[in-house]
This record gives sequence, structure tokens and C-alpha cells, in this order.
Amino acid sequence: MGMDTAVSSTGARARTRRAILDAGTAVLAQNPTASLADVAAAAGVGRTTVHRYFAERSDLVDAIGVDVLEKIGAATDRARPDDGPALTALERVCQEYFELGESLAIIFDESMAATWNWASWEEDTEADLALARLVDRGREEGTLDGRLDTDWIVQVLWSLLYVAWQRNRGGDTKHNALSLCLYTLRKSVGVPT
Amino acid sequence: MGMDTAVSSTGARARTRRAILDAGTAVLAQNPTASLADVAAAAGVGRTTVHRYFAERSDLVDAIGVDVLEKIGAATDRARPDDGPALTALERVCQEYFELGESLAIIFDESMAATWNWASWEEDTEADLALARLVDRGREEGTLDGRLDTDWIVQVLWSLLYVAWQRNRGGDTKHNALSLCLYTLRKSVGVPT
DNA sequence: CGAGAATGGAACAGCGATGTTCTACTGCCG
DNA sequence: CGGCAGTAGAACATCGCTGTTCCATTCTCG
Repeated sequence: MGMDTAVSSTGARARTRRAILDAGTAVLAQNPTASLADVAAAAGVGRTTVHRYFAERSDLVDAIGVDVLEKIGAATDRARPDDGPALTALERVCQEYFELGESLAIIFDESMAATWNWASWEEDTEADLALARLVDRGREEGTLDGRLDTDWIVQVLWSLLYVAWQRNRGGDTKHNALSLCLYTLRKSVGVPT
Repeated sequence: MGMDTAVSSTGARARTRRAILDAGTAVLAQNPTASLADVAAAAGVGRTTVHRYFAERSDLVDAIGVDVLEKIGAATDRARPDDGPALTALERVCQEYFELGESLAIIFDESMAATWNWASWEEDTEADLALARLVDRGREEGTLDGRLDTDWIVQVLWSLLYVAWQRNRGGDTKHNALSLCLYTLRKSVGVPT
């Protein structure tokens, strides 16, 4: 007993956990009030199995939150926010975030954030800090518009990502949506010519 | 019997209806899953009174949707989308929409839109058409960026409004938030210099 | 094959929201 | 005053989701 703190013996537990986590992300991204039965069905497991991995609904929601945060962290690292011109680095960040797909929609959902009690949310993530650092650098470098404050630029980045993702959902090409997103991002937060 | 199709005799009914509608907009904008008891409390009426005006929850939600759509229509008219340079007109639209306040948040909520069955949503509103017309005109005039298609520009407008409204909620001045919004809007959808 | 892990499904109790009904209370107008 | 519109509140039945327990089945690995 008590062996289930980390990875389990067979690895089957790990796979099931991932399936529930991914299904939960996808389902709750589209409808934050979806029932656990819906999540279970999407994950291809029984409803009791979900409760076996996440005792309460909030446990699942929290786990999804942690999972998404990890994905964002990894994506931020991949984008190497401290390399090269700030605007270029910001575009790399944008591209990496765009690839997160459904996980994006979770972040924008306020009714989800409302049920997030957990500590890791209030305080800034390492990724948040890295992003803020990047934008600050760009404003000092002169490659980002100094008339826009850091928070605003970050929020515009996220909102453009959201719109682009919506467009992708709407049937447009990922490439097309991302192109529009990057182009608009450059124009909006870049230095006015 | 059957006299309640339009405005009631005393006008007290109309006032109560408005109170519920406004409270519903405010409450559901912040938490789409709020109970009708919450709405009733916010409106300062009894829970049964809410049911007297809107038999089912969906009836209230639909009514709020219609109400918001009317507000958007009126705001669009006030902005005179067909007058003057397109970019300037678009800024006027942005200002008018910004004034809608909490009603804005309702529109962006997907879990709310998910429960919207009603016909008026799928088909474009007169305001939608006017806005599309305005953007089209701007792209032909050359005052809006022709590399961005009409839908994208409209969605960017809405998303900037959303970000600005969030900022306003976060304690910033309305004037400040709106300024950033308009400035960014000009840069993103205006012609590249 | 055989033991233990992992799962699915049925069944159940509890809870909160919904929607309905009925009874009083208040205010307004003739 | 007396009647009527509008309302609050209590009480109730119902429903869907939640979380739990139990048992049968399947899977997997030694």
C-alpha cells in the first residue's frame, strides 16, 4: 500500500491516467460543465475508473491545470525566449503555444479558473516570468512597442492565439491561422514604423 | 387572459423584467453556471418571481441573448459605421461596444453560447452585416489591411475589446484600457506603413 | 495456467438546482 | 373602503450529477 505516489508498477496506470487527463482537457475545454460521465466516455473508460484516479471532480480539474501548466512550461523552453531579437523570440513563443491545441482553450475559460483553488495559479509560473522578461527586453531593445506596457502585450499575444485557435477549429488550416496570428502580432506589438 | 404578450398595464412588470434581465446579465457574465437563486438575489426579487417571468432557465438565457443583441444593434447604429474613413468608423464601433460593459462578457462565453438554441444566433444580425460591410469598405478603400480577411479583422476587434474589458475589470481606468485598445486596433488592422 | 492488478457496470445515497403550487403580504387605484 | 396586480416565501416533487461500494470480468505477467 502507498505505492501509488509516483509511477505505478505496470505502467497501465500511467497510460489510463494520461487518457483521462487528455480526454478531460478536450471535453472540459469545449464545455466546462460537462459531467464526469462525459469525460469517462471520451477517455474510453468507466466512470468509476475516473473516480479511482481522481477522487473528486476538483482533483481532476486541478490535475488538468498542472498538466497544462507543464505543457506551457515545456513550450516556453522550446521557444528559447532569451535568444535573438525579442520580436522574433515572441513569434517563436506564439508558434509553440499555438501547437498546444485544446489545452489553450482551457486557459481562457474563466469558469474553470474560478474553480481553481490551487496555489500554483496565483503566483507566476516560471514560464510567465520568462515571457514577461522577454517582453521587457523587447521594449528596452526597441523591437517592441514601448507605448504598450508588458501586461498588455502578453494579453494581446494570448488573445490572438485564442482567435487563431478558434479559426483553426472553424475549419481553416493551422498554417493559415498561425500565419494571420503571427502577422497580426508583429503589427500590433512591434514598433510603429 | 392572454394580455401579457407585449407591455403590461402597470409598467411594474416591465421594470421587474428589466431588473431580472440586467441582474442576469451581470451575474451570468461572471459565472455562467450561477443558480437562478443567485440571479434573483442580485435582482432583488424572489426566486419564484424569476420563474414567473421566465418559465425555464433557458428562457432567461435566451431573453438575455436577445437583449444583448439589441444593445449591440443600438451601439452599432450610434457608431454610424457607414460614415467617414473606415478605420475611424471602426474605432467608433470599438468605443461604442466597449461601453456595453458586462454585456460584452456574455458574448465571449462559449458555455453560454453552447446552450443557445435560438434561431437569431446562427444567422447574421443586421449589426454583424453592417460591421462586415464597414470592414469590406475599408479594405477596398485601402484604410484597412488587405492582407487580413474580413472575418479575421472582426474577430481581432472583438478579442481586443475582451482584453480591454478584462483590464478594466482588473482595476485599470476605462479610459486607459480603451486607449490601449484603440491604439492596438489601429496598428493591427490598419494599413502597414 | 494462476494470482494479483486493473477495470466496467450496477446499485445506492446524498446533494443542489430546477420548476411548480399554494398561501399570505403589500401597494395601488377606483 | 374593497378589489386587484404583483410579489415573497415556504413547501414539495423531480432530476441530473456526484461520490461510494460491491462484484464480476478482463488483462497481464510470472
